[in-house]
Amino acid sequence: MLKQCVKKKSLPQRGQPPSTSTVEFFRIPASPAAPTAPWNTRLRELSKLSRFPEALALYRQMLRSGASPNTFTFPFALKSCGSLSLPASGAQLHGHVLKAGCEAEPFVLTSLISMYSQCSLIDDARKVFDHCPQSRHLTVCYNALLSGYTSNSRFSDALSLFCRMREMGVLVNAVTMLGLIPVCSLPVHLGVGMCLHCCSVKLGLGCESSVGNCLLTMYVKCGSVEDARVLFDSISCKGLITWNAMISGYAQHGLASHVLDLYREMKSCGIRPDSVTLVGVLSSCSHLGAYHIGCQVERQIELSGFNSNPFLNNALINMYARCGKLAKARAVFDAMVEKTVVSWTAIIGGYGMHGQGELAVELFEEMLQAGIRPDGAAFVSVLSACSHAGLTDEGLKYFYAMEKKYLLQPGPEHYSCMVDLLGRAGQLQKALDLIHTMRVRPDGAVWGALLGACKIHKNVEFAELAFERVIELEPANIGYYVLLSNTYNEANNMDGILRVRVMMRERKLKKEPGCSYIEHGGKVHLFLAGDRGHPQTIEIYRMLNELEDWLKEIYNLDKNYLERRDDERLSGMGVHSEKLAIVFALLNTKHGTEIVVIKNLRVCEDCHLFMKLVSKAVDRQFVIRDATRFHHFEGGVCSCKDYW
DNA sequence: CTAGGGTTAG
Repeated sequence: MLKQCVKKKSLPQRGQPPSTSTVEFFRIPASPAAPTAPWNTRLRELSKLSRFPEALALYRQMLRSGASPNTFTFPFALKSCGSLSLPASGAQLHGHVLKAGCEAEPFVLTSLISMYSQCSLIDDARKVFDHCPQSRHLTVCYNALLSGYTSNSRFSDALSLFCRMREMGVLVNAVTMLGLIPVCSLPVHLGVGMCLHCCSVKLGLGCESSVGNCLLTMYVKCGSVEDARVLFDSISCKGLITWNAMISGYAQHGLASHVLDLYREMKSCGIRPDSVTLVGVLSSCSHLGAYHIGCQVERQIELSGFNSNPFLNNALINMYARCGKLAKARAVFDAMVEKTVVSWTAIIGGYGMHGQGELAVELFEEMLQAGIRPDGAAFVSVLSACSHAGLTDEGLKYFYAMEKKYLLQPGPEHYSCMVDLLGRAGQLQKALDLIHTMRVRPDGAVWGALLGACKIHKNVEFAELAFERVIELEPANIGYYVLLSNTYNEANNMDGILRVRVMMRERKLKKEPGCSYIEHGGKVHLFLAGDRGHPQTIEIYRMLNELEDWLKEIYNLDKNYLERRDDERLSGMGVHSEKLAIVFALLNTKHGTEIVVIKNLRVCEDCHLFMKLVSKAVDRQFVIRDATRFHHFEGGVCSCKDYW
């Protein structure tokens, strides 16, 4: 019944005018004198507001009304087709352009070129360009085609067009460079990117702030953060976007403490951060576990009225989750009006990393119910949640559904989750079989996951096999040598341990230094083992010695602890970073406040003992958090529900 | 034609 109604309404009889009242209402008398200008004005407005579907509807209405589109109509209609990626409508519009005879108008010409580029029909864009002799002399046409090549990742075409442009003596402006520079956003293209940098300077465009910002981002995307920083320092008039580009650049490369330093510097220069700045800062807080700075940022978000920005809310969910505040993460998530797949991924990942696999799975199902299509990242978060919580069957179910139901090709990151899942469940052979069925080449993480499982289950045979593979792919990754060595240790295989040591020495690999840090006064204070760089170094070491002497007396510290302590000092390794951070906190925080120390690697037993005794002796609460694994050690006991 | 942004294991 419903079907019939719909059919009757939407399909008017052939040859008869549509009978809906809206069309009649807007109808303009069909005569050659029907004015075009009012339509154009409205069309331009809608296009400027990015209301493209409405703009196209208006264009159709305009045609029906009998008004004829002109030079000032087509650009906005074409832009709408391009933005919505509607190649068929775009081609139809092209027909209208030809009929109206305004293909040679520069504004129309560039709009046609960019429409085809946005619809991924870059060759059609080129045809338009070649077909019109006008375009050979117009900077805007080259610019349109250049940015078309860039957005369709046609590296060499973009460059040869640029060369041709220069040969023809066409004026190169800032927009040309902005269209061209982003083709060099892969490390392999860094050399060309540097040439473009020189080129910009030679052409007198080096002082254009937009070009500078664009180059800065190019260096970041090429993985050359140092070069980006050099450029950043050389820019004399840094605008908000310049600061944001550098801050996001550091954030994307995980240089979280650099982000926080730069953020402070930016504020002290009197630049007001906007939502883009805060996204970068929040993501760095997540990486560091810098909860208090994260909270400050949230207040700033409220003050600035950015509460409903989805990028910021997603970053907030992640920050709270990684700082162990799941309830807060959930509150932000629940308050979001428009939850994207990224929001769901963040909250699912949050529950997953804290061992709450059942909740993560429930949320994933809720997401599906809400009609959100999961992407590759969403599957990574649910699969890893399953593996941490021991939900082997659920994990397998999702892995198969991913390919069969959602038609997503699993990448190496999904396989490494699955190997982890099977491996933790003790099914090492199945995990190995799965690796052999992979259609993509397994990466280090896949073999690494198998190696990790071998350590849990003390399986030397499989561990040696996995190690051999993983080391081909990542020969300098110390973590894998340590894992193999630990596996031998669990199996009481001393020969194995020695072999790993020899291997590490031959390859000149040293265990990476641990570091610990503490948030204090809106700053992150970082300590390496034996660090002497902190301004309070002298006080810290003096107090540490006093403390240890005192602990020795009142608690009878065991001999081994003291021997190891002297060892660490004499061998040049230096005092463990946890101790430095703990003493720093004692010196600088009020009695009664909890001290949160964050560690990048596992906390050693002696430091645990030290913390426990200090906690008792001076009556202070400590939490040591492992920032890489989200283990929560409270009072020396691992409170994490995960069964790592 | 036009510079900066969120989620993902080990």
